[in-house]
Amino acid sequence: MSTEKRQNTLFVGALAKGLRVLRAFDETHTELSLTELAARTGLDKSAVQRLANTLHLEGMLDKDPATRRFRPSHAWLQMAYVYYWSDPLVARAMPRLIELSQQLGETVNMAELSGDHIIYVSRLPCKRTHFAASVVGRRLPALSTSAGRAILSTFPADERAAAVEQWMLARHTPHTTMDRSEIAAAIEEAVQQGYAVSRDQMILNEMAIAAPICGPDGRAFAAVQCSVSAHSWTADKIRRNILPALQDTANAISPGASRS
Amino acid sequence: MSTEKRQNTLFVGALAKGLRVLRAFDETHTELSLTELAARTGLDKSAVQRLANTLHLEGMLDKDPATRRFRPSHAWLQMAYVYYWSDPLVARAMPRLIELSQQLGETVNMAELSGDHIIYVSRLPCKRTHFAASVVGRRLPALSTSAGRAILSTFPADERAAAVEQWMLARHTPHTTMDRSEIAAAIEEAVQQGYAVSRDQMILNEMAIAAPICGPDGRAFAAVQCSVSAHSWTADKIRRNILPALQDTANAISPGASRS
DNA sequence: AAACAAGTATCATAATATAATACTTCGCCA
DNA sequence: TGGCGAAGTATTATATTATGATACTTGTTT
Repeated sequence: MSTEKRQNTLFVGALAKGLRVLRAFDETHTELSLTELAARTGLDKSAVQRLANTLHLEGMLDKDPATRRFRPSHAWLQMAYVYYWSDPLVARAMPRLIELSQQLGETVNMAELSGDHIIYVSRLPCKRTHFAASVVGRRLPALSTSAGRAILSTFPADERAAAVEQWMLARHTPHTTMDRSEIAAAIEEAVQQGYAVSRDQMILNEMAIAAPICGPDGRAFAAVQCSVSAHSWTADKIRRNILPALQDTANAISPGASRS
Repeated sequence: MSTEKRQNTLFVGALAKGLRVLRAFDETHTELSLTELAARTGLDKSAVQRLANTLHLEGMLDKDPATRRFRPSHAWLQMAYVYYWSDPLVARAMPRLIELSQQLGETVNMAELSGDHIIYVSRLPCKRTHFAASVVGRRLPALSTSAGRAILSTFPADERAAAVEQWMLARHTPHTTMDRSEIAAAIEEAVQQGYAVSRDQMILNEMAIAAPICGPDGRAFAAVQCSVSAHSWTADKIRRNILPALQDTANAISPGASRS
Protein backbone atom coordinates (compact mmCIF):
# COMPACT_ATOMS: atom_id res chain seq x y z
CA MET A 1 0.00 0.00 0.00
CA SER A 2 2.23 2.82 1.24
CA THR A 3 5.30 3.46 -0.88
CA GLU A 4 7.72 2.57 1.89
CA LYS A 5 6.48 -0.98 1.95
CA ARG A 6 6.42 -1.41 -1.80
CA GLN A 7 9.93 -0.12 -2.27
CA ASN A 8 11.35 -2.32 0.43
CA THR A 9 13.01 -5.43 -0.95
CA LEU A 10 12.21 -7.14 2.33
CA PHE A 11 8.52 -6.89 1.61
CA VAL A 12 6.76 -9.63 -0.31
CA GLY A 13 3.86 -7.95 -2.04
CA ALA A 14 2.19 -11.14 -3.14
CA LEU A 15 1.96 -12.33 0.46
CA ALA A 16 0.56 -9.01 1.62
CA LYS A 17 -2.05 -9.19 -1.10
CA GLY A 18 -2.97 -12.68 -0.04
CA LEU A 19 -3.53 -11.45 3.50
CA ARG A 20 -5.65 -8.68 2.12
CA VAL A 21 -7.87 -11.31 0.56
CA LEU A 22 -8.20 -13.02 3.95
CA ARG A 23 -9.04 -9.73 5.61
CA ALA A 24 -11.82 -9.12 3.13
CA PHE A 25 -13.88 -11.47 5.28
CA ASP A 26 -15.52 -10.08 8.41
CA GLU A 27 -18.69 -10.30 10.52
CA THR A 28 -20.86 -9.06 7.71
CA HIS A 29 -18.95 -10.59 4.81
CA THR A 30 -18.70 -14.25 5.60
CA GLU A 31 -18.91 -15.60 2.10
CA LEU A 32 -17.46 -13.82 -0.90
CA SER A 33 -17.39 -14.45 -4.62
CA LEU A 34 -14.43 -13.69 -6.82
CA THR A 35 -15.84 -10.40 -8.00
CA GLU A 36 -16.83 -9.37 -4.49
CA LEU A 37 -13.31 -10.16 -3.33
CA ALA A 38 -11.90 -8.06 -6.13
CA ALA A 39 -14.16 -5.19 -5.16
CA ARG A 40 -13.42 -5.42 -1.44
CA THR A 41 -9.67 -5.78 -1.77
CA GLY A 42 -9.23 -3.33 -4.61
CA LEU A 43 -7.11 -5.92 -6.38
CA ASP A 44 -7.29 -6.92 -10.00
CA LYS A 45 -9.74 -9.65 -10.85
CA SER A 46 -6.96 -11.89 -12.14
CA ALA A 47 -4.85 -11.32 -9.07
CA VAL A 48 -7.73 -12.25 -6.79
CA GLN A 49 -8.35 -15.31 -8.89
CA ARG A 50 -4.79 -16.49 -8.36
CA LEU A 51 -4.61 -15.52 -4.70
CA ALA A 52 -7.96 -16.98 -3.72
CA ASN A 53 -7.17 -20.13 -5.64
CA THR A 54 -3.88 -20.46 -3.80
CA LEU A 55 -5.54 -19.90 -0.44
CA HIS A 56 -8.08 -22.55 -1.38
CA LEU A 57 -5.45 -25.08 -2.39
CA GLU A 58 -3.57 -24.38 0.81
CA GLY A 59 -6.67 -24.99 2.88
CA MET A 60 -7.24 -21.46 4.10
CA LEU A 61 -10.46 -20.93 2.20
CA ASP A 62 -13.30 -23.32 1.54
CA LYS A 63 -15.06 -23.06 -1.76
CA ASP A 64 -18.67 -23.94 -2.27
CA PRO A 65 -18.63 -26.01 -5.46
CA ALA A 66 -22.18 -24.90 -6.29
CA THR A 67 -21.99 -21.16 -5.74
CA ARG A 68 -18.21 -20.81 -6.26
CA ARG A 69 -18.11 -18.59 -3.25
CA PHE A 70 -15.26 -18.65 -0.73
CA ARG A 71 -15.59 -19.02 3.03
CA PRO A 72 -13.12 -19.11 5.92
CA SER A 73 -12.01 -22.67 6.53
CA HIS A 74 -11.45 -24.55 9.75
CA ALA A 75 -7.85 -23.39 9.51
CA TRP A 76 -9.06 -20.05 10.82
CA LEU A 77 -10.06 -21.75 14.06
CA GLN A 78 -6.81 -23.62 14.27
CA MET A 79 -4.96 -20.34 14.20
CA ALA A 80 -6.73 -19.42 17.41
CA TYR A 81 -5.68 -22.76 18.88
CA VAL A 82 -2.05 -22.03 18.17
CA TYR A 83 -2.44 -18.52 19.50
CA TYR A 84 -3.68 -19.86 22.81
CA TRP A 85 -0.58 -21.94 23.29
CA SER A 86 1.58 -18.96 22.51
CA ASP A 87 -0.04 -16.70 25.07
CA PRO A 88 1.23 -17.64 28.53
CA LEU A 89 -1.51 -15.62 30.19
CA VAL A 90 -4.23 -17.89 28.87
CA ALA A 91 -2.88 -21.06 30.41
CA ARG A 92 -2.37 -19.25 33.67
CA ALA A 93 -5.82 -17.72 33.70
CA MET A 94 -8.08 -20.44 32.37
CA PRO A 95 -8.59 -22.55 35.52
CA ARG A 96 -9.30 -19.49 37.62
CA LEU A 97 -11.70 -18.06 35.09
CA ILE A 98 -13.60 -21.32 35.06
CA GLU A 99 -13.77 -21.28 38.82
CA LEU A 100 -14.97 -17.70 38.84
CA SER A 101 -17.70 -18.30 36.30
CA GLN A 102 -18.92 -21.32 38.27
CA GLN A 103 -18.88 -19.35 41.47
CA LEU A 104 -20.72 -16.34 40.07
CA GLY A 105 -22.99 -18.10 37.61
CA GLU A 106 -22.48 -15.11 35.33
CA THR A 107 -20.58 -14.57 32.11
CA VAL A 108 -16.87 -14.11 32.67
CA ASN A 109 -14.43 -12.81 30.08
CA MET A 110 -10.75 -12.09 29.82
CA ALA A 111 -9.58 -9.34 27.49
CA GLU A 112 -6.14 -8.18 26.45
CA LEU A 113 -5.06 -4.79 25.24
CA SER A 114 -4.33 -4.73 21.52
CA GLY A 115 -3.35 -1.26 20.36
CA ASP A 116 -6.24 1.01 21.25
CA HIS A 117 -8.68 -1.89 21.31
CA ILE A 118 -9.25 -4.72 23.67
CA ILE A 119 -9.62 -8.23 22.33
CA TYR A 120 -11.57 -10.94 24.09
CA VAL A 121 -9.25 -13.84 24.63
CA SER A 122 -11.41 -16.06 26.76
CA ARG A 123 -15.16 -16.12 27.19
CA LEU A 124 -17.20 -18.25 29.52
CA PRO A 125 -20.85 -17.47 28.85
CA CYS A 126 -23.27 -18.60 31.56
CA LYS A 127 -26.43 -16.95 30.31
CA ARG A 128 -27.95 -16.81 26.89
CA THR A 129 -26.59 -13.70 25.38
CA HIS A 130 -26.13 -11.82 22.17
CA PHE A 131 -23.96 -13.92 19.85
CA ALA A 132 -21.06 -11.50 19.53
CA ALA A 133 -20.70 -11.55 23.30
CA SER A 134 -19.99 -15.25 23.39
CA VAL A 135 -17.27 -15.44 20.78
CA VAL A 136 -13.56 -14.98 21.26
CA GLY A 137 -11.42 -12.73 19.10
CA ARG A 138 -13.79 -9.79 19.13
CA ARG A 139 -12.05 -6.42 19.21
CA LEU A 140 -13.68 -3.39 20.74
CA PRO A 141 -12.46 0.17 21.31
CA ALA A 142 -10.73 0.06 24.68
CA LEU A 143 -12.12 3.41 25.81
CA SER A 144 -15.67 2.13 25.60
CA THR A 145 -15.22 -1.04 27.61
CA SER A 146 -14.87 -1.69 31.30
CA ALA A 147 -11.89 -3.94 30.55
CA GLY A 148 -10.12 -1.26 28.56
CA ARG A 149 -10.74 1.34 31.24
CA ALA A 150 -9.56 -1.00 33.98
CA ILE A 151 -6.35 -1.64 32.08
CA LEU A 152 -5.82 2.05 31.35
CA SER A 153 -6.36 2.89 35.00
CA THR A 154 -3.01 1.26 35.78
CA PHE A 155 -1.10 3.47 33.34
CA PRO A 156 0.76 6.63 34.36
CA ALA A 157 -1.36 9.79 34.26
CA ASP A 158 0.22 11.18 31.09
CA GLU A 159 -0.37 7.98 29.16
CA ARG A 160 -3.94 7.85 30.39
CA ALA A 161 -4.49 11.38 29.20
CA ALA A 162 -2.97 10.66 25.80
CA ALA A 163 -5.10 7.57 25.37
CA VAL A 164 -8.32 9.32 26.34
CA GLU A 165 -7.49 12.01 23.82
CA GLN A 166 -6.35 9.91 20.89
CA TRP A 167 -7.72 6.40 21.02
CA MET A 168 -10.60 5.70 18.74
CA LEU A 169 -14.25 5.71 19.72
CA ALA A 170 -17.18 4.22 17.88
CA ARG A 171 -20.83 4.42 18.75
CA HIS A 172 -22.32 0.97 19.31
CA THR A 173 -25.48 1.88 21.19
CA PRO A 174 -27.39 5.15 21.65
CA HIS A 175 -25.78 5.33 25.10
CA THR A 176 -22.18 4.74 24.13
CA THR A 177 -20.21 7.53 25.77
CA MET A 178 -18.73 9.67 23.02
CA ASP A 179 -17.65 12.50 25.33
CA ARG A 180 -13.98 12.01 26.08
CA SER A 181 -14.06 13.99 29.31
CA GLU A 182 -16.72 11.65 30.63
CA ILE A 183 -14.50 8.74 29.74
CA ALA A 184 -11.56 10.43 31.47
CA ALA A 185 -13.68 10.76 34.60
CA ALA A 186 -14.66 7.10 34.49
CA ILE A 187 -11.04 6.10 34.18
CA GLU A 188 -9.98 8.34 37.07
CA GLU A 189 -12.65 6.67 39.15
CA ALA A 190 -11.16 3.32 38.17
CA VAL A 191 -7.75 4.57 39.25
CA GLN A 192 -9.15 5.28 42.71
CA GLN A 193 -11.20 2.11 43.05
CA GLY A 194 -9.04 -0.40 41.27
CA TYR A 195 -11.82 -1.56 39.01
CA ALA A 196 -14.08 -0.15 36.29
CA VAL A 197 -17.82 -0.38 35.80
CA SER A 198 -19.62 0.44 32.59
CA ARG A 199 -23.14 0.38 31.31
CA ASP A 200 -24.86 0.30 27.92
CA GLN A 201 -21.57 0.89 26.11
CA MET A 202 -21.63 -1.96 23.63
CA ILE A 203 -25.02 -3.57 24.17
CA LEU A 204 -28.13 -2.06 25.70
CA ASN A 205 -28.94 -3.18 29.23
CA GLU A 206 -25.54 -4.69 29.64
CA MET A 207 -23.53 -3.80 32.69
CA ALA A 208 -19.90 -4.79 33.00
CA ILE A 209 -17.29 -4.72 35.69
CA ALA A 210 -13.61 -5.32 35.13
CA ALA A 211 -10.48 -5.65 37.23
CA PRO A 212 -6.99 -5.29 35.79
CA ILE A 213 -4.44 -8.08 35.51
CA CYS A 214 -1.17 -6.37 36.33
CA GLY A 215 2.41 -7.21 35.54
CA PRO A 216 5.18 -7.06 38.16
CA ASP A 217 5.56 -3.35 37.34
CA GLY A 218 1.94 -2.69 38.25
CA ARG A 219 1.01 -2.00 34.65
CA ALA A 220 -1.95 -4.00 33.33
CA PHE A 221 -2.08 -5.63 29.92
CA ALA A 222 -5.29 -7.56 30.42
CA ALA A 223 -8.43 -7.61 32.53
CA VAL A 224 -10.99 -9.99 33.92
CA GLN A 225 -14.46 -8.82 33.20
CA CYS A 226 -17.93 -9.88 34.12
CA SER A 227 -21.00 -8.76 32.24
CA VAL A 228 -24.53 -9.00 33.55
CA SER A 229 -27.99 -7.86 32.61
CA ALA A 230 -29.13 -4.51 33.99
CA HIS A 231 -32.55 -6.09 34.38
CA SER A 232 -31.44 -8.19 37.31
CA TRP A 233 -28.48 -6.25 38.62
CA THR A 234 -27.65 -2.85 40.04
CA ALA A 235 -24.26 -1.20 40.36
CA ASP A 236 -24.43 -1.73 44.07
CA LYS A 237 -25.33 -5.39 43.87
CA ILE A 238 -22.51 -5.92 41.42
CA ARG A 239 -20.04 -4.35 43.78
CA ARG A 240 -21.22 -6.53 46.64
CA ASN A 241 -21.71 -9.85 44.91
CA ILE A 242 -19.27 -9.85 42.01
CA LEU A 243 -16.42 -7.49 42.72
CA PRO A 244 -14.69 -9.42 45.54
CA ALA A 245 -14.32 -12.67 43.64
CA LEU A 246 -13.55 -10.84 40.41
CA GLN A 247 -10.72 -8.92 42.01
CA ASP A 248 -9.35 -12.00 43.74
CA THR A 249 -9.31 -13.78 40.41
CA ALA A 250 -7.57 -10.91 38.62
CA ASN A 251 -4.97 -10.71 41.36
CA ALA A 252 -4.40 -14.45 41.33
CA ILE A 253 -3.80 -14.37 37.60
CA SER A 254 -1.46 -11.40 37.75
CA PRO A 255 2.10 -12.63 37.23
CA GLY A 256 4.05 -12.35 40.43
CA ALA A 257 1.14 -13.71 42.42
CA SER A 258 1.75 -17.07 44.08
CA ARG A 259 0.97 -20.14 42.04
CA SER A 260 -2.36 -21.94 42.42
CA MET B 1 5.32 -28.20 -2.98
CA SER B 2 4.06 -30.71 -5.54
CA THR B 3 4.96 -29.92 -9.13
CA GLU B 4 1.34 -29.50 -10.20
CA LYS B 5 0.95 -26.53 -7.93
CA ARG B 6 4.24 -24.93 -8.88
CA GLN B 7 3.60 -25.19 -12.59
CA ASN B 8 0.13 -23.77 -12.35
CA THR B 9 -0.02 -20.12 -13.28
CA LEU B 10 -2.98 -19.80 -10.94
CA PHE B 11 -0.80 -20.60 -7.98
CA VAL B 12 1.04 -17.84 -6.15
CA GLY B 13 4.11 -19.43 -4.67
CA ALA B 14 5.07 -16.50 -2.50
CA LEU B 15 1.71 -16.61 -0.75
CA ALA B 16 1.93 -20.34 -0.18
CA LYS B 17 5.37 -19.88 1.32
CA GLY B 18 4.03 -17.18 3.61
CA LEU B 19 1.37 -19.57 4.84
CA ARG B 20 4.07 -22.14 5.42
CA VAL B 21 5.76 -19.69 7.74
CA LEU B 22 2.51 -19.26 9.65
CA ARG B 23 2.07 -23.02 9.90
CA ALA B 24 5.54 -23.38 11.39
CA PHE B 25 3.94 -22.33 14.67
CA ASP B 26 2.10 -24.97 16.71
CA GLU B 27 1.44 -26.13 20.28
CA THR B 28 5.08 -26.82 20.91
CA HIS B 29 6.57 -24.07 18.75
CA THR B 30 4.96 -20.91 19.96
CA GLU B 31 7.89 -18.58 19.45
CA LEU B 32 10.38 -18.95 16.63
CA SER B 33 13.51 -17.17 15.56
CA LEU B 34 14.45 -16.52 11.97
CA THR B 35 16.80 -19.48 11.79
CA GLU B 36 14.28 -21.77 13.47
CA LEU B 37 11.67 -20.67 10.98
CA ALA B 38 14.05 -21.41 8.13
CA ALA B 39 14.72 -24.85 9.56
CA ARG B 40 11.05 -25.68 10.17
CA THR B 41 9.77 -24.43 6.83
CA GLY B 42 12.66 -25.70 4.74
CA LEU B 43 12.82 -22.30 3.12
CA ASP B 44 15.89 -20.26 2.39
CA LYS B 45 17.04 -17.97 5.16
CA SER B 46 16.58 -14.91 2.96
CA ALA B 47 13.11 -15.99 1.93
CA VAL B 48 12.05 -16.45 5.54
CA GLN B 49 13.50 -13.08 6.36
CA ARG B 50 11.34 -11.42 3.73
CA LEU B 51 8.22 -13.45 4.46
CA ALA B 52 8.39 -13.12 8.23
CA ASN B 53 9.10 -9.42 7.90
CA THR B 54 6.08 -9.01 5.67
CA LEU B 55 3.87 -10.94 8.08
CA HIS B 56 5.16 -8.75 10.86
CA LEU B 57 4.46 -5.52 9.00
CA GLU B 58 1.00 -6.79 8.15
CA GLY B 59 0.28 -7.54 11.78
CA MET B 60 0.16 -11.32 11.54
CA LEU B 61 3.27 -11.89 13.64
CA ASP B 62 4.47 -10.08 16.73
CA LYS B 63 8.18 -9.64 17.14
CA ASP B 64 9.88 -9.44 20.48
CA PRO B 65 12.26 -6.51 20.07
CA ALA B 66 14.64 -8.02 22.61
CA THR B 67 14.90 -11.61 21.42
CA ARG B 68 13.94 -10.95 17.79
CA ARG B 69 11.68 -13.94 17.94
CA PHE B 70 8.30 -14.08 16.25
CA ARG B 71 5.00 -15.01 17.87
CA PRO B 72 1.41 -15.34 16.63
CA SER B 73 -0.34 -11.98 16.98
CA HIS B 74 -3.84 -11.17 18.12
CA ALA B 75 -4.82 -11.38 14.47
CA TRP B 76 -4.79 -15.15 14.91
CA LEU B 77 -7.63 -14.82 17.39
CA GLN B 78 -9.52 -12.47 15.15
CA MET B 79 -9.48 -15.07 12.42
CA ALA B 80 -11.45 -17.32 14.74
CA TYR B 81 -13.89 -14.50 15.34
CA VAL B 82 -14.55 -14.14 11.64
CA TYR B 83 -14.81 -17.89 11.29
CA TYR B 84 -17.55 -17.99 13.90
CA TRP B 85 -19.67 -15.55 11.96
CA SER B 86 -19.19 -17.58 8.81
CA ASP B 87 -20.34 -20.83 10.36
CA PRO B 88 -24.14 -20.81 10.65
CA LEU B 89 -24.09 -23.80 12.97
CA VAL B 90 -22.32 -21.87 15.69
CA ALA B 91 -24.92 -19.13 16.00
CA ARG B 92 -27.63 -21.74 16.01
CA ALA B 93 -25.95 -23.90 18.61
CA MET B 94 -24.46 -21.45 21.05
CA PRO B 95 -27.51 -20.63 23.20
CA ARG B 96 -28.44 -24.29 23.52
CA LEU B 97 -24.92 -25.31 24.39
CA ILE B 98 -24.85 -22.69 27.11
CA GLU B 99 -28.13 -23.98 28.47
CA LEU B 100 -26.89 -27.55 28.40
CA SER B 101 -23.66 -26.77 30.20
CA GLN B 102 -25.58 -24.88 32.89
CA GLN B 103 -28.02 -27.72 33.25
CA LEU B 104 -25.39 -30.45 33.46
CA GLY B 105 -22.68 -28.54 35.26
CA GLU B 106 -20.21 -30.44 33.14
CA THR B 107 -17.98 -29.49 30.25
CA VAL B 108 -19.86 -29.30 26.96
CA ASN B 109 -18.24 -29.13 23.53
CA MET B 110 -19.31 -28.92 19.94
CA ALA B 111 -17.10 -30.45 17.27
CA GLU B 112 -17.29 -30.45 13.50
CA LEU B 113 -15.91 -32.95 11.05
CA SER B 114 -12.86 -31.67 9.20
CA GLY B 115 -11.47 -34.27 6.84
CA ASP B 116 -10.64 -37.28 8.99
CA HIS B 117 -10.34 -35.15 12.09
CA ILE B 118 -12.83 -33.42 14.28
CA ILE B 119 -12.26 -29.84 15.30
CA TYR B 120 -13.63 -28.34 18.48
CA VAL B 121 -15.66 -25.32 17.50
CA SER B 122 -17.18 -24.42 20.82
CA ARG B 123 -16.07 -25.31 24.33
CA LEU B 124 -17.81 -24.55 27.58
CA PRO B 125 -15.60 -25.83 30.36
CA CYS B 126 -17.29 -26.18 33.75
CA LYS B 127 -14.57 -27.99 35.63
CA ARG B 128 -10.85 -27.36 35.86
CA THR B 129 -9.38 -29.46 33.16
CA HIS B 130 -6.29 -30.05 31.11
CA PHE B 131 -5.56 -26.90 29.13
CA ALA B 132 -5.89 -28.40 25.64
CA ALA B 133 -9.41 -29.49 26.55
CA SER B 134 -10.56 -25.95 27.14
CA VAL B 135 -9.36 -24.35 23.93
CA VAL B 136 -11.19 -24.13 20.63
CA GLY B 137 -9.62 -25.05 17.31
CA ARG B 138 -8.07 -28.29 18.50
CA ARG B 139 -8.12 -31.04 15.89
CA LEU B 140 -8.17 -34.69 16.86
CA PRO B 141 -8.39 -37.87 14.81
CA ALA B 142 -12.11 -38.47 14.37
CA LEU B 143 -11.84 -42.22 14.91
CA SER B 144 -10.52 -41.75 18.42
CA THR B 145 -13.17 -39.37 19.67
CA SER B 146 -16.73 -39.88 20.74
CA ALA B 147 -17.76 -36.92 18.58
CA GLY B 148 -16.10 -38.38 15.49
CA ARG B 149 -17.67 -41.76 16.08
CA ALA B 150 -21.10 -40.22 16.65
CA ILE B 151 -20.82 -38.33 13.37
CA LEU B 152 -19.57 -41.37 11.49
CA SER B 153 -22.42 -43.44 12.86
CA THR B 154 -24.82 -41.46 10.65
CA PHE B 155 -22.92 -42.30 7.46
CA PRO B 156 -23.88 -45.14 5.10
CA ALA B 157 -22.26 -48.47 5.94
CA ASP B 158 -19.76 -48.39 3.09
CA GLU B 159 -18.51 -44.96 4.02
CA ARG B 160 -18.22 -46.01 7.64
CA ALA B 161 -16.15 -49.00 6.60
CA ALA B 162 -13.89 -46.92 4.39
CA ALA B 163 -13.32 -44.39 7.17
CA VAL B 164 -12.53 -47.02 9.77
CA GLU B 165 -10.03 -48.51 7.38
CA GLN B 166 -8.32 -45.39 6.09
CA TRP B 167 -8.66 -42.48 8.48
CA MET B 168 -5.64 -41.72 10.56
CA LEU B 169 -5.08 -42.84 14.10
CA ALA B 170 -2.58 -41.54 16.63
CA ARG B 171 -1.85 -42.78 20.09
CA HIS B 172 -2.51 -40.13 22.71
CA THR B 173 -2.73 -42.26 25.84
CA PRO B 174 -1.67 -45.83 26.65
CA HIS B 175 -5.33 -46.76 26.24
CA THR B 176 -6.04 -45.10 22.90
CA THR B 177 -7.68 -47.77 20.79
CA MET B 178 -5.37 -48.54 17.90
CA ASP B 179 -7.24 -51.65 16.77
CA ARG B 180 -9.48 -50.64 13.88
CA SER B 181 -11.90 -53.51 14.35
CA GLU B 182 -12.53 -52.38 17.91
CA ILE B 183 -13.25 -48.91 16.57
CA ALA B 184 -15.59 -50.38 13.96
CA ALA B 185 -17.47 -52.16 16.74
CA ALA B 186 -17.77 -48.95 18.76
CA ILE B 187 -19.15 -47.15 15.74
CA GLU B 188 -21.68 -49.92 15.01
CA GLU B 189 -22.81 -49.62 18.59
CA ALA B 190 -23.25 -45.89 18.03
CA VAL B 191 -25.31 -46.65 14.92
CA GLN B 192 -27.68 -48.71 17.06
CA GLN B 193 -27.84 -46.35 20.01
CA GLY B 194 -27.66 -42.99 18.30
CA TYR B 195 -24.78 -41.81 20.46
CA ALA B 196 -21.18 -42.71 21.15
CA VAL B 197 -19.30 -43.17 24.40
CA SER B 198 -15.55 -43.30 24.71
CA ARG B 199 -13.02 -43.59 27.46
CA ASP B 200 -9.32 -42.81 27.94
CA GLN B 201 -8.89 -42.05 24.25
CA MET B 202 -7.27 -38.64 24.42
CA ILE B 203 -6.76 -38.07 28.13
CA LEU B 204 -6.57 -40.63 30.90
CA ASN B 205 -9.62 -40.91 33.11
CA GLU B 206 -11.67 -38.89 30.71
CA MET B 207 -14.99 -40.25 29.59
CA ALA B 208 -16.91 -38.67 26.79
CA ILE B 209 -20.33 -39.02 25.29
CA ALA B 210 -21.43 -37.48 22.03
CA ALA B 211 -24.63 -37.17 20.01
CA PRO B 212 -24.65 -36.30 16.31
CA ILE B 213 -26.02 -33.07 14.83
CA CYS B 214 -27.69 -34.18 11.64
CA GLY B 215 -28.59 -32.39 8.45
CA PRO B 216 -31.98 -32.78 6.79
CA ASP B 217 -30.63 -35.86 5.00
CA GLY B 218 -29.82 -37.53 8.30
CA ARG B 219 -26.10 -37.20 7.77
CA ALA B 220 -24.20 -35.58 10.61
CA PHE B 221 -21.45 -33.03 10.17
CA ALA B 222 -21.04 -32.10 13.81
CA ALA B 223 -21.67 -33.41 17.30
CA VAL B 224 -22.41 -32.23 20.80
CA GLN B 225 -20.13 -33.81 23.28
CA CYS B 226 -19.80 -33.90 27.01
CA SER B 227 -16.65 -34.98 28.79
CA VAL B 228 -16.47 -35.96 32.43
CA SER B 229 -14.02 -37.46 34.85
CA ALA B 230 -14.10 -41.23 35.24
CA HIS B 231 -13.41 -40.67 38.91
CA SER B 232 -16.91 -39.42 39.56
CA TRP B 233 -18.85 -40.98 36.68
CA THR B 234 -19.70 -44.40 35.33
CA ALA B 235 -20.99 -45.28 31.87
CA ASP B 236 -24.35 -46.01 33.37
CA LYS B 237 -24.61 -42.77 35.30
CA ILE B 238 -23.64 -40.88 32.15
CA ARG B 239 -26.40 -42.56 30.20
CA ARG B 240 -28.94 -41.72 32.86
CA ASN B 241 -27.92 -38.20 33.81
CA ILE B 242 -26.30 -36.73 30.72
CA LEU B 243 -27.56 -38.53 27.65
CA PRO B 244 -31.16 -37.28 27.62
CA ALA B 245 -30.33 -33.59 27.74
CA LEU B 246 -27.36 -34.08 25.43
CA GLN B 247 -29.49 -35.74 22.79
CA ASP B 248 -32.25 -33.16 23.13
CA THR B 249 -29.68 -30.45 22.58
CA ALA B 250 -28.15 -32.14 19.54
CA ASN B 251 -31.59 -32.63 18.04
CA ALA B 252 -32.61 -29.06 18.72
CA ILE B 253 -29.50 -27.80 16.96
CA SER B 254 -29.93 -30.09 13.97
CA PRO B 255 -31.13 -28.01 11.03
CA GLY B 256 -34.71 -28.87 10.21
CA ALA B 257 -35.62 -28.93 13.89
CA SER B 258 -38.09 -26.25 14.96
CA ARG B 259 -36.60 -22.93 15.99
CA SER B 260 -35.91 -22.04 19.62
C1' DA C 1 -33.47 -18.39 -26.47
C1' DA C 2 -30.67 -14.59 -26.26
C1' DA C 3 -27.97 -11.64 -23.41
C1' DC C 4 -25.32 -10.91 -19.58
C1' DA C 5 -22.67 -11.64 -15.73
C1' DA C 6 -19.54 -14.44 -13.38
C1' DG C 7 -16.07 -17.83 -13.29
C1' DT C 8 -12.02 -19.94 -15.76
C1' DA C 9 -7.97 -20.32 -18.74
C1' DT C 10 -3.96 -18.52 -21.52
C1' DC C 11 0.05 -15.78 -22.47
C1' DA C 12 3.55 -12.11 -23.42
C1' DT C 13 5.67 -8.81 -20.54
C1' DA C 14 7.74 -6.62 -16.80
C1' DA C 15 7.78 -6.43 -12.24
C1' DT C 16 9.50 -8.60 -8.13
C1' DA C 17 10.91 -12.56 -5.43
C1' DT C 18 15.16 -14.84 -5.16
C1' DA C 19 19.53 -16.34 -2.80
C1' DA C 20 24.28 -15.21 -2.62
C1' DT C 21 26.93 -12.19 -0.10
C1' DA C 22 28.43 -8.65 2.80
C1' DC C 23 27.54 -6.07 6.96
C1' DT C 24 26.05 -5.45 11.81
C1' DT C 25 24.74 -6.76 16.31
C1' DC C 26 24.58 -9.69 20.12
C1' DG C 27 25.92 -13.14 23.42
C1' DC C 28 29.40 -16.19 25.05
C1' DC C 29 33.71 -17.75 26.82
C1' DA C 30 38.56 -17.11 27.55
C1' DT D 1 37.64 -6.99 28.67
C1' DG D 2 38.22 -8.46 24.15
C1' DG D 3 37.48 -11.38 20.44
C1' DC D 4 34.97 -15.26 18.41
C1' DG D 5 30.89 -17.13 16.40
C1' DA D 6 26.21 -17.19 15.59
C1' DA D 7 22.16 -14.78 14.51
C1' DG D 8 19.90 -10.93 12.56
C1' DT D 9 20.01 -7.30 8.88
C1' DA D 10 20.90 -5.07 4.46
C1' DT D 11 22.17 -5.00 -0.60
C1' DT D 12 22.23 -6.43 -5.32
C1' DA D 13 22.26 -8.71 -9.96
C1' DT D 14 19.57 -12.27 -11.95
C1' DA D 15 15.81 -14.82 -13.69
C1' DT D 16 11.82 -16.62 -11.83
C1' DT D 17 7.10 -15.62 -11.39
C1' DA D 18 3.34 -12.55 -10.59
C1' DT D 19 0.81 -9.61 -13.51
C1' DG D 20 -3.46 -8.11 -16.04
C1' DA D 21 -5.32 -7.93 -20.64
C1' DT D 22 -7.87 -10.98 -23.24
C1' DA D 23 -10.39 -14.82 -24.76
C1' DC D 24 -13.18 -18.71 -23.44
C1' DT D 25 -16.81 -21.20 -20.72
C1' DT D 26 -20.59 -21.69 -17.74
C1' DG D 27 -24.89 -20.72 -15.82
C1' DT D 28 -28.46 -17.40 -14.63
C1' DT D 29 -31.98 -14.13 -15.88
C1' DT D 30 -35.61 -12.17 -18.54
